[in-house]
Amino acid sequence: MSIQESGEMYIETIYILSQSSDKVRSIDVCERMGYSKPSVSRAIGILKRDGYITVDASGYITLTSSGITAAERIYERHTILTAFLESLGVSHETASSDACKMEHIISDEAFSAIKKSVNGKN
Amino acid sequence: MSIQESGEMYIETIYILSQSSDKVRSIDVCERMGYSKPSVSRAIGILKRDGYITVDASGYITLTSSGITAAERIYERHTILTAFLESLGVSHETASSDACKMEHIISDEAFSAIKKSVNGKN
DNA sequence: TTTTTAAGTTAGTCTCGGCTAACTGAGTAT
DNA sequence: ATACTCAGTTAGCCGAGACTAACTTAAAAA
Repeated sequence: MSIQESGEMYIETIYILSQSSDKVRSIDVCERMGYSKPSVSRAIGILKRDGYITVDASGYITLTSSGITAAERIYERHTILTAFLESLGVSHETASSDACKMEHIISDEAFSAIKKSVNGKN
Repeated sequence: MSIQESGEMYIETIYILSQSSDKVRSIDVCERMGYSKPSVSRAIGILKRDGYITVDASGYITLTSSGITAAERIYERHTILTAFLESLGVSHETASSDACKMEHIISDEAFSAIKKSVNGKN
């Protein structure tokens, strides 16, 4: 099964948590996302099954190379879309929360057009 | 219950169909959206229960004033977002299909910023 | 008039992605 | 040594929003 929208959120969260602490556990994902332990436990199981993460005996989560690829893709979308909305005068709070929803649904074509526009290339 | 994302799509579809033919039935919504009759039947029941549409004895669907308000809001979002993406060089096809997803999730703040930008006000 | 077709409904299934309750098992503290 | 706490899992529920199969009913066609 291909990655779902909620899976992208979990991967992005793991990616962000990995940047500030090298030990990421399910419970950290729970706290960051505000979801219950069983919800996160199931999501982690799916990401593991689908090869996006590995989980060691101590419960520490690591992104695989395909997990990193997916995370970087979605994280870039998040940052570019946030910057883009802010450039139109949207507050940082709103820009970030809207970007969080848009990042999963926007096409590659539209995203690269927006990215070009943010980078002042048009 | 407040209107859901799928409810917005149904209302928008009824609104668009109403513009080209004054008699809109469930079956027209089925064909336009590519959904089965039972799916549309249930959605229509919910929109009726929630006061967005009325359905007469012959099965013809009419938007109520709150239905029209909701439809105009989402339809404006659709057209502005499509125009906006096209202005960045995105093809009409992609712009329209991305707009169709974005229209339901974007905040009022971000939408009005985009609208201003499309109208050349910044 | 009888049959067929078209539109809509009812009943029940499925997936996704949340949830609670309750259990396990390991590490810490008393 | 016993008890507690913390992390994670299992089992099962729920709502949203699709689906198919099968029924009803009214209009059109034969």
